[in-house]
Amino acid sequence: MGEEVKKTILNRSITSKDVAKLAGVSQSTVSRAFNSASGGGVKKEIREKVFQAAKELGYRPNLVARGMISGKTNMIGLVVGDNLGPFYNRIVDMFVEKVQEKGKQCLVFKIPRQEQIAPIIERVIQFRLEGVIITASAMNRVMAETIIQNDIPVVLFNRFIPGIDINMVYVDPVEGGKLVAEFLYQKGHRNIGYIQFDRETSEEMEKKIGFYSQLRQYQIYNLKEERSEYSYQSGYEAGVRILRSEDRPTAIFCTSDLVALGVMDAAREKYGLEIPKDLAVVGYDDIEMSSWKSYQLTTVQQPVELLIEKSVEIICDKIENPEGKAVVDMVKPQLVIRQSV
Amino acid sequence: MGEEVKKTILNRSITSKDVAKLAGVSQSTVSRAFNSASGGGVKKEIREKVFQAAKELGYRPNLVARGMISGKTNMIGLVVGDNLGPFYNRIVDMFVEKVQEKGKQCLVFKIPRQEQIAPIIERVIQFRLEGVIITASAMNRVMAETIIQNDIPVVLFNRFIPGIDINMVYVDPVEGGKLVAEFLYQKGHRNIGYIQFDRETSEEMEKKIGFYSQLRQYQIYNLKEERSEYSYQSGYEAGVRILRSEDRPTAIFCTSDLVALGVMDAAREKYGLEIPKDLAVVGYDDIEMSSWKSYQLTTVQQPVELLIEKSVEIICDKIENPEGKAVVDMVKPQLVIRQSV
DNA sequence: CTGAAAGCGCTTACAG
DNA sequence: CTGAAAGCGCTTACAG
Repeated sequence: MGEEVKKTILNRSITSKDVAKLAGVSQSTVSRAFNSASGGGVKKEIREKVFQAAKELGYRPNLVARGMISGKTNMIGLVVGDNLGPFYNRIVDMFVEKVQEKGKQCLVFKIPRQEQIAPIIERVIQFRLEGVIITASAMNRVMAETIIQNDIPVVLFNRFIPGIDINMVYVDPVEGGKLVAEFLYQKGHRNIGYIQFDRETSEEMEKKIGFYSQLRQYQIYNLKEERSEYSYQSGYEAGVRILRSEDRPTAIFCTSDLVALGVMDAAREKYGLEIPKDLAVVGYDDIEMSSWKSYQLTTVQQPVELLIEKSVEIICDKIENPEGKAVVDMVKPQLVIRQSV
Repeated sequence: MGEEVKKTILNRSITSKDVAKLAGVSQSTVSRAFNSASGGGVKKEIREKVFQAAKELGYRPNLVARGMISGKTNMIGLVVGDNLGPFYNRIVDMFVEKVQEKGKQCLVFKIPRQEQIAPIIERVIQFRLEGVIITASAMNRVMAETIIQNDIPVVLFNRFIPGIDINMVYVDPVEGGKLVAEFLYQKGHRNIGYIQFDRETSEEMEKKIGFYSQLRQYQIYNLKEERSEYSYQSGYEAGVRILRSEDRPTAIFCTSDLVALGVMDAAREKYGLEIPKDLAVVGYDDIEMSSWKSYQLTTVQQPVELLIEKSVEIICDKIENPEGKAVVDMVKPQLVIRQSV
């Protein structure tokens, strides 16, 4: 049975109409049977018949059509920036998983360079996503505002922007900086180096504010500064530069682990320093490599998984219930003490 | 002007109808104006008028509706497995970028465990993707076949399966294994260890075939074997085990860099061995960390970017032109010689 | 509980 | 070159 029906519709995909015909019910009923929400509205007996027919034909509801009519596309946009490195790469994977657990999928957008952002903003909106998560590395105020203007809920991931009505979930960088400053001071360090990113993001600024303000409390002012890109290699080079000086610092705080690992290797290879005996190093992010035996880097951990869960929770809430004020959720970072200090 | 129109449609998104009304043309014309393909069909003068009206209203074509009618959803599915590690995480990012360059976006699916694959297969099909790329870590024959049955082009990324009519792009693991065997033999090693994955994937088997067959040519048979999961920590432990024996191998081939790095650290820390003087180590994948100064790992490089470009190229071709035989593209791996041998 | 019908926002023959 | 109309595959009031 049904074999003839199957044949006649060979080269198109099976629709609810086909199922209706085979099951001997109306197309509306097929639709209802497949909607868990109103699915209760169909008599059990008939529902079974519909499912049987659907199975026979290999029918699957067309999510695009459903999205079209109901506005529920089941898709969340995830916008990432370039040069993610080990920290951000993990994030994409985790977001995909958490979003999928909510019965939705991630449509991923990448901003290779900030200049090319305009056409990508257009695309984000055109896909009629239910919500959009913008990660710090891709953050752009115009993008966030344009998306919101189109009535799409937005969550900024790991970026705080003051005076703007957008959902934000982030780890307090000021606190992170303070944590490191306090720790290094307590360990007796007075001659301290600081290696920050080339690009001055707000997160970067805030780490600095926290770090410097805390040290100021102890009358420590003159830090040796270096800049680095977000890479091991660039960290290595910055390490070589900062350690070249006569009055070499006894401790260095790097605003990312990747850079800190480069600095550690530079210290050991270029200057024969032992860590932590001759030099203490502290990083930021707690990437996987930091726990490796060769490094054992003391660092500031950002509770990434928690942050992602919160972001997904918030975006799903806002999809269900778009009204109400923006949520701003700040999480405290934590110091992970290993052997590098 | 147009301000009244804008107001009256406040709480819904702007459609081509709204633009048509403001521009004083038919909805068909608006549609045509926005279709680069048939866009030439609209007189320039009128097209300008349409664009002007669209701009004023903030109109953007609804890609979901377009996908519904034309079947072109502009979305490619990317299916990944669990426990990706540094090698696979990079891949997601690169795929997103390359696919985006083709004017499409990646909808990412994750298979956390193979047992839960069925509902995910359903979802992949329901989204009416234009094509699907299945990465090796998520590979499942039923999935590939089900998707193809639904007339969706599929490319298997870095996995070869014999006797099946599916597009495949992969790096020859047999060749990779041979490369390493030959290299170690030429460097004078006769007592060799081999650390493979716990899970026996086909890729894993083929590496082994290549490695062992090449060594057999030199009458080397009795290799010390260990197994490890895909992680640094697990590699470290496997390293501890394999080096414990009296007749310690002088060289170890690990089928992934992450494991090799763990082995190197185990050798140095647990047994005070110097690399490469006391022990040679070779890895597989050429992840970023392998080039770090602490490791300088000799390894087999898979031309990932090339592989991804080819995959995207093939899937786009097959979307345009679904007929024809499946493409099977095998790429040769390359040995990257650093300091660990 | 079920069916006939309208409609989501587009594309695309079909006329003119 | 342009418009009126059909239709993509669904959901969802509206009757019954």
